[in-house]
Amino acid sequence: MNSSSKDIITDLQSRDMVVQLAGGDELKTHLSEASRVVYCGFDPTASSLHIGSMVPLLALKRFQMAGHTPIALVGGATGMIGDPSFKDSERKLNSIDIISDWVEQLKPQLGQFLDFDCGENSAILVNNLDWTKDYDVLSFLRDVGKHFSVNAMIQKESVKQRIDREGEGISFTEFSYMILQSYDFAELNKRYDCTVQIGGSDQWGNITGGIDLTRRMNQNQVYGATLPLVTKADGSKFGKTESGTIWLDPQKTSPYAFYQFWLSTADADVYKFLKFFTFLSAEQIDEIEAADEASGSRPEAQAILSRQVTELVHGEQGLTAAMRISEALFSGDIGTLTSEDIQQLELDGLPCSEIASDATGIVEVLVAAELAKSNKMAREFIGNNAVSVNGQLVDSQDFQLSADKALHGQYFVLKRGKKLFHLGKLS
RNA sequence: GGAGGGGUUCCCGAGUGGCCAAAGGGAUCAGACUGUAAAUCUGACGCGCAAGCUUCGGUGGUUCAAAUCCACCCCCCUCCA
Repeated sequence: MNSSSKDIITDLQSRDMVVQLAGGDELKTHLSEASRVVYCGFDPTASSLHIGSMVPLLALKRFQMAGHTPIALVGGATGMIGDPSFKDSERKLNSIDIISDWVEQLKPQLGQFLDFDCGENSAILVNNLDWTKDYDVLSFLRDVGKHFSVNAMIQKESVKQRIDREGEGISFTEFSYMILQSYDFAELNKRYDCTVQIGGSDQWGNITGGIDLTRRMNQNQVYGATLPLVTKADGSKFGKTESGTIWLDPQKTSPYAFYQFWLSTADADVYKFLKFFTFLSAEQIDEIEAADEASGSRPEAQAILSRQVTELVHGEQGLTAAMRISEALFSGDIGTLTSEDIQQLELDGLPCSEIASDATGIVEVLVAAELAKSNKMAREFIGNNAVSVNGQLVDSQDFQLSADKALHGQYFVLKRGKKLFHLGKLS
């Protein structure tokens, strides 16, 4: 590997993935000269990472591919405090049991994208609880706290709204978060000679805090870079759908739902997402964009994006299953599916439930399948011609899912709206 | 500890005795149009087929009638000490 390929920053910049650099050209030189150690932290705020975390996580992978050593840090300690950066209100603390459970669930997810067995630059997984849990308060305040100026801390943009804004405040606990994260950087610098921290652009304040602290405690110059927070052109929140957050855990978001999420990306966002979420080169992505523009018809980019990302997260099998379901539901004739096809769909992760033989009215089935949240809604959907069963539009609220209408005597493919499906099985 | 300002349906935010299931905006959902896109338009948006029922931090009370008045309690914010 030649030295210039280690200058990952230029590569990231070509993908529009660098928001701020602490150190600027010096950082580029630093990375070009040798294999460095780079870290990014992930706090346990849920039992799984969601797709928003993929940008920094994949960035770590990009650093590794460029020859650097990535450290994925799971925030067993910081997760107990809660990062106030750009949050508009104080959050509830989660119990220690829950957090430690989440930490354990996050570890394999963080590991899945990185290579832990590739010789010199094998990835490292750490938990910041390891170096904080036995640190006593007085020592911490004397050794670490003394390096921080409250005057400077309250100037940080990330907490400004919490300090200035009428109606909201910030607890000392959350305010201290920055100190903990800064200490992580100093500690990793000491333990692993880690010299670069990356994170979302909301982490700028915490990263620069760590740079300052490392210089003061270890007399070492370290660097940082922030990545964009993913936004959508229409201003709505990225990573959420009607059914909630898109998680990486297949138990929480099926590969099929995951695939569908990417497939429905807006044109205005899709090329940007290809840059953020795939390993296709910037040139390849530009080519796709040019080809789509030239074709004048439906773009190919969404299909490429959804395949790339689904395979990355759920593997080849997950992708195949997701595509199989999508094919059956959106382009096939549902009525012609074989019994084996349907069983496969169930295995592939199509939402599925049993229909009791004494509860086959369409309204109650829709509610039971969670395709409608109340009887009233179910009736409204039927009235809007938004419901179909086995490909047939339901035009009456009295429709019965009786055995004689079932596919192969027991299956009903329920559809509500344009893209919400559920498999009902007569019991 | 003192003074003041708040807690309304998913979110923001009106409402200060009946006309309030509660304005307006956002989000969300459905339909039309499309490309399983965006934009736009239409409709829905506490529960119930309906009669009606349950909501406005909590608990009691006043009243024919309360989100609106009273008492106590809980929580948040600002300033003072």
